Amino acid sequence: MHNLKEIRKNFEFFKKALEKRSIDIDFDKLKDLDQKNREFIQKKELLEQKKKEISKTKDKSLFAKSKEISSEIEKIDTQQKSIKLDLDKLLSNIPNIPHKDVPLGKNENDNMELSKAGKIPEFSFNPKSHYELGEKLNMLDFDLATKTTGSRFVFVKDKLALLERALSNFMLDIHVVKNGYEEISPPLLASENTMFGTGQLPKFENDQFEVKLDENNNRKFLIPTAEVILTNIVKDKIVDQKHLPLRYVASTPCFRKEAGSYGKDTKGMIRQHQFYKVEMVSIVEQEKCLDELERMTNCATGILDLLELPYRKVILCSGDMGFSAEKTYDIEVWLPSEKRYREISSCSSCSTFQAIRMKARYKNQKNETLFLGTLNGSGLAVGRTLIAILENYQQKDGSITIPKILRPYMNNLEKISIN
RNA sequence: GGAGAGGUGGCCGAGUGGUUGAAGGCGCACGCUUGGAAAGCGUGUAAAGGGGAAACUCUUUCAUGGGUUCGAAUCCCAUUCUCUCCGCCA
Repeated sequence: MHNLKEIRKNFEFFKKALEKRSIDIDFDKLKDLDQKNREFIQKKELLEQKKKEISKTKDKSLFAKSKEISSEIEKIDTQQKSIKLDLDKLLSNIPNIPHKDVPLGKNENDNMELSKAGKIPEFSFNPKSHYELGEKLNMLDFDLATKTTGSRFVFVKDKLALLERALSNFMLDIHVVKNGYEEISPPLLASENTMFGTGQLPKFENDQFEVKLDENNNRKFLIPTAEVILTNIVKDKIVDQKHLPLRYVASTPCFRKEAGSYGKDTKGMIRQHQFYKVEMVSIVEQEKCLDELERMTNCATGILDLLELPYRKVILCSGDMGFSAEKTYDIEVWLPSEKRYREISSCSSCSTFQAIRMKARYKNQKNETLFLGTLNGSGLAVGRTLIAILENYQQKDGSITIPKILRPYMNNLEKISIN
C-alpha cells in the first residue's frame, strides 16, 4: 500500500508509474475522496476542540451546548468514515510502483533474460517428461489423487517421496548454515488481516483457499506461500534497527486455486493446488532492499548450482510483476521434455509496500520511525525442483541418477529405478 | 467444551471519573565523567491523522466496537486475543 501523503505530493508521478503496470486506477476519484476526507476531518476537529474546552471549564451552564456539539460531531463522523472506507478500498487495490530498473512491458513476453548458467544435458534418446518418468517408476500417481481429492493434486510415493523430503532438507540446510536464514516451521493458516498485509487480499481472494474454522467471521486462509506468514512476523511491530536484517526460511506446503489458469499445464505436477516450497524472507532497512534482492537471488541460484541444474535469470517487466513487488527476478530451470526454461524461483523486493499494509516499522539511529523493506524469494519450489531432477537426470532406461549433493540426504542412494 | 484472570508506550509495569499521553523501570539517543571502556550522573525519547514552507500547532489513540457522562485508560455491554485450572485429544 502506498502512503497517501506521498501520492498527494507526487500525484503525476504515481499516475504515470502505475500506467506502466497496465491497470487502470481512478485517480481522480482518489483525489476527490482524499480532499473530502480531509475537509470532514477539519470540521470534526474544530468541534472536538470546542467540546474539550467546555468540559475543562466544568461550567454547568455550557453542558447543554456540549451535547449539541456531540450530535453534530456524530453526523460528520459518519460521513467521514464512509468516505475513508471508500478511500482505503481504492488505495488497497493499487499495486506497488515498479523500480526504475524494471523494463517496461505488458506481459511475460517482455521479460528480459539476464544470464544463463549450467550445462544443458544432451540425450542420445528422446527425453521423457517428468510425469511419464514418474508414472513409469510408479512413484507419481495422479489418478490416485483424482480419486481421493480431485484434479491438480498428486501422490508422490516411495523414492520420489524421499527425494522430495531430501530436497527440502538440503535447501533448508544451505539457507540456514551458509546463507544465514533462521529456520521457521510456521502455521499454514493465515488470518484475513495477515493475508491483507502481504497483498493477497483484498484483490486476489479468488486464488485463495478459505478454511471454515468456526462460526464467527474470523476468516482463515491456507497460505499460498510461506511469504505470507513469514513476512507478517513483523506485522504491527517497531523493530530496533540493530536487529536488522531479519532473515527467515521455511519449507511449507502452499495452496493455490490457480483460478485463472484453466487448461494451463494440466498434465503433470507443474501447476498443482498444493506443492512444497522453500521460502526465504528478508526484513531490511528500506534503502537496502535492492542489495538484499541480489543477495537473495544468489541464494536461490546457489541451490541450482549445487544441484547442477541448468537455469537462466530473468528480470520481470513492469506488466508481469506481482502486486506487491517493485522488482522481481525469476529463476527458470531447463526442462528437457519441453525444451525450454520454466520458473522455479521468484525473488522480489516489495520495498515498503507490504510494511505499510502491515504497519511494520523500525527506529533508526536518529530515533525516527520508518517503514521496513520486505523481500521474499523461493529457494526453491520443491515440486518443480523434483521435476527438473527427474527430467535432467533421466537415463535411457527410465531410471534417475541422484545429484551427488543430495545423496547424503537419501541414505546414499545413487539412482532411482523401477523396483 | 466448563470456570476464572487479564490485554496500558520499543519492552516491563503503575494507574478505578476531570490538564493522564499516561508515574516508575528497562532499552535507545545525546552530553558529562574516563587514557579507553564499563559503571555513575544529566538531558531527551509513543504512534496515527489534520493544518503549516518551516518553527510549530491541533485532533485521535490505554485490545477492538458500541454505550453511560459536560468529561472515560478508569463505569456498563458485545467481540477478540492471551494466560491459569478442569474436561477431551494428536
